Amino acid sequence: MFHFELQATCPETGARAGILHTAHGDVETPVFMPVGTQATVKGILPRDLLNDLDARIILGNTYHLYLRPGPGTVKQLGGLHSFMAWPRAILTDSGGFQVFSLNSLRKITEEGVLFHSHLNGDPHLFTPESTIDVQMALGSDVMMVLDECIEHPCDHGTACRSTQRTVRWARKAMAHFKERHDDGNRAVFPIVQGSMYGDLRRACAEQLVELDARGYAIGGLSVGEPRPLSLEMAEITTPLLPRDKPRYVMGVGMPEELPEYVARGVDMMDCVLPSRNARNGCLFTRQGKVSIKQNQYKDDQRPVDEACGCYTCRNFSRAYLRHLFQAGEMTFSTLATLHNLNRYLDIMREIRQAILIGKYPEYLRASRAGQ
RNA sequence: GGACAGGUGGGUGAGUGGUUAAAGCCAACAGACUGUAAAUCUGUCCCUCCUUGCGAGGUACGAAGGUUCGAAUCCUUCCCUGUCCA
Repeated sequence: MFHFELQATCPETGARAGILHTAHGDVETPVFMPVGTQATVKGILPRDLLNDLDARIILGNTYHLYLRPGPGTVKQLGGLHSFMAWPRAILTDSGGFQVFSLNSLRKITEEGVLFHSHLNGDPHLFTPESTIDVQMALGSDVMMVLDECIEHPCDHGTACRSTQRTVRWARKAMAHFKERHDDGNRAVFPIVQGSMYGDLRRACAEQLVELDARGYAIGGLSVGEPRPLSLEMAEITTPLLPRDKPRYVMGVGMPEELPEYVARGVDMMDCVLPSRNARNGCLFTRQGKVSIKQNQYKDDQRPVDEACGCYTCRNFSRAYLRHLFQAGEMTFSTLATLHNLNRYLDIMREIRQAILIGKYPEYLRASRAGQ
């Protein structure tokens, strides 16, 4: 049975520690979920994700996998877990974010999103119901409702209409799921939208809570707004969400932002930053960002992060990593991604530990002081 | 020795009389990246100066001369490289 077990709550901040029980294993929260859009976390093997990083849950994307290879193919091959050899939990995004990022290729109607494939221009329609069907075919453990990720800035009226549609879509998706698919082993998360308007966020959250979902997401953040505003939106939303359900902020954040979201009652996060920035030569360390391509690392014998225990830091110098980057070697991407994801997961493990032993306020203060 | 072809900024390689300090690509250097249309994208990339501007000078297309108002582009000589023939 899919359920969330709340283990500890920080009395001072809103931070919580818990366990998300899924059909594909337990996920200790707060958790960071590596993004594996096309049934692979770019640059890294599932084996390393499993053994080296001990990731418990990763993301897949409905939009991408629907277009290629297609849900039928994935289902025929035993579902996403079997297809990509990932035995642990998988959360699938609905394609709502692509509605936002592929805005030149789509048209939104009440029925759903009419869009053209970025691969070959073929027209497709995503509806709240169809995206659930696709995610079921993929075999997802945590499915996301189809939502509209609103661009920023957005006027109140437009944001309001869009958010109301997202709520209607969430109702349809949930109803469809309960009617056709729900066996208690997986979850569908509605997504709170509302742009940067507190009243819209609140109204949206309140309406979505009525759906009695197994978890809730906060979407539409980190779309170009100032950082403090993102946190503010999370902060006004989480108290309205059920205490006993996991809360997932979609698409965040920088390493130093993770503790901030947790302090506001967030249990789950995902972001492409650790993997994408890794490929682009940006490595996250306890001392901040290291742009490994810089000339200053040319002869640097030190590991990327002296305090890091990852395979990359245990075995390779900055000079070597820089060399691989400059040479365009794909091994660089692998080593860099391994390190960055390890950094993110380490942060989350530290956070969780701090909450469990009742020291989260201290952890948060130290984290802020380190910036 | 002879016949062709050719020598352009770190590398390639456009450019055959005038918005050319010289396209594009690569390298180098710096920056960006937040539910991944990303192994991507942006900027800088001869020197000096400043009031940092589609600014002002100075150098520059193998070398030296020449033609011309004006030459990387045309002419002469020289040097060098490649291919072929002796």
